[in-house]
Formats: sequence, structure tokens, C-alpha cells
Amino acid sequence: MSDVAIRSYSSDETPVSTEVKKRTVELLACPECGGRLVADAEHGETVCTECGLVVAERKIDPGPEWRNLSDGEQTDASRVGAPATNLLHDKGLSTKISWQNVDGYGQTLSSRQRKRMNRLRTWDERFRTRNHGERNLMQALGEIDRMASALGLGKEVRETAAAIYRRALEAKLLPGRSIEGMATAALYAAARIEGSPRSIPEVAVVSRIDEMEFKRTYRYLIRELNLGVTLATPDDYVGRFASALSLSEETVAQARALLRIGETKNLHVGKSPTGLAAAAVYAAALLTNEKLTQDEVSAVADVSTVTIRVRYQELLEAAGKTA
DNA sequence: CATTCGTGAAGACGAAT
DNA sequence: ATTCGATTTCACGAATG
Repeated sequence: MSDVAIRSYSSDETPVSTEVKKRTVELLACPECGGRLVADAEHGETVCTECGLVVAERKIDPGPEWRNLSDGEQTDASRVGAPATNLLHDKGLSTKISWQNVDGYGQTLSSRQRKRMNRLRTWDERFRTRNHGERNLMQALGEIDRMASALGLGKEVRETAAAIYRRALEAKLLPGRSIEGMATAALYAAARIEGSPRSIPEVAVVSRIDEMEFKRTYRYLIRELNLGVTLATPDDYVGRFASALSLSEETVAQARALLRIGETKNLHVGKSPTGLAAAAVYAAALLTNEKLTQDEVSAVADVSTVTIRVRYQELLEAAGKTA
């Protein structure tokens, strides 16, 4: 008990091997200090939140060019089409033949032209979804989207998940593994990278694969792709739990303060981040006199009341406060 | 009555062997 | 593949309000 537990927590965490590895822009931890990297769309940079190190500058803003054009060039200088996105299997860049039987001016087509167009459509479809990789992607992206919705994850996370999946595909990680599994793993990793982690059980219930395979695939994915996924901190969960329980800002701040104190005393080592976050939220609610039962917290955090009990008492003790 | 608290057994997990 | 240690969870009953 005296020496610090080395075991890194993992039903939720899966610590990445300590040797942080090289390159791989947007998805890695900062090579200097290990901090989290965030994309700065405005400057097209990827920056470390800890030390400010600019890791990559080659990111391209996919948004439209909203230049104001002077009268004369308004029509021909604009770029046309939706921004490139990772969410469509061809990044939304390919041309698609419309299903409507009208020409460019909105006139309906003659029957001869209709036949011709139908034939073209058939081939268009065949070419666009030609190889395995493409079809694979289509299915995977559909799954990612579905699960992300179910988990209330935003576009940022989906984009990241899609990017990870693409890399997995390119690295030939898919053969022998289910698309479902890899899609689930990619989404889970993306959620953590983007700072809105979902716990493994949470993700597992919306996935079509079982938890065991999910974890296996996730570990594999992390290892093979050298994704430097930073451990989820309890802090990341506090916000979500608190809003699910509609708690006051004051309580949230209190919870975070408790976590900080606990951290200085190494109370968090080897403990489940969700458990700690849940306990902090509960303890904070006590301190601010908001009514909140262990059962309620337990429900939204997916942590047993027992764990909350034990943790929150430790937290309060560490903070030298009593309820 | 609802909520909280404490306990011991049981399960799951990573690490070590 | 098995064992080991730490942790979380479950089930229960007691205490508290």
C-alpha cells in the first residue's frame, strides 16, 4: 500500500505503452510534453494545449472560400460544391449523377435520353463503389455515424473517427477483423482524443459487437497506429455528468477542485476515472447543498454506489473537508 | 420510507511468471 | 496458461434522516 500502484487503470483506460512514439500529426500527444493536441482551424495549425508547440501546419481549412468578390468576378471566381469531409467515403469530392430525369435547365428528358442516363447511372454507381476499400468505408462510416448519434457525439468526433478509420484501412488493419469492431474502436478513440470520452460499456451497448472484441480491436488499433491517446482524466467526465444531472456551475467548479486536490495526493492512481468523476460530482453536490443521491449519480455515470461512497470519502478527506 | 453506510464474497483485469 | 494483487461490483442489513 505504501508504494504507488504502478498498474495503470484499464477497463476504461487501456494505457498506451509508455514509450510515446513518433510522428502522426493530428492524433498524437505532444512530442515535447505529452499534452493534448488540438487543431486550430483558423490558423491551420495543430497546437499543443500544454506547451504551445506547433506540431503541424499543413492542415487545410475545408470550409468554403467566403471571399467577397468584386462585381465582375462574382460568377466565375467562386469554388463550387460542399467542403471536403471525411464523413463521405469519397470525401464528398466525386461527381454524382442525379437521379432526377431533368437536364441542366430543369427540362424533363426524352425517353431515349432517360434510358441513356439510367445506363450511365448504373456505371457511375459501379465505379464509385468499385473496390473493397470503398465499400468497406461506406459501411464503416455509416456505422460510425449511427453510433455517434446514439452517444450524442458531435461532428468533430465523427470526423476524427473517420480519419482514424481511413488510416486503419490504409495500414491494412482490417483483413481478418470486423468492420463493426474497427468502426467502434475508431469512434471510441476519437471520442477520447476530442476530449469527450465515453466509457467502454457505453460504447459497447450501441455497437453491434460484444465488449470483449471491442476492447481487443481497440488495443490493436492503438498499437498499430501509434495513436498517442492520452488517458481520460476524471475531469473530462465531470462536465458531462454534471449536465446530465443539471447541476450548478458552482458544483462543477467544486468537483473539479476536489479532483485537483485528490490528484496531488495521488488518490487517482489506478482508480477508475469514471468512478472518481462520479464521486467528485457527488461530493461537490454535498458541499454546495444540492440535493443529489448516490443512486442518481450512479445511474448517469455507470458506476456503482459503493464505488462512489468509497471514492467521495477519500476525496473529502484529502481536501480536509467534511460533509 | 428513502437514503446512506459498511462488509465480505465474487468477478474482471493487467502484470508477472 | 496460470497465478496474483488491486479494484469494482453485488447483495445484504443496519443506521440515519
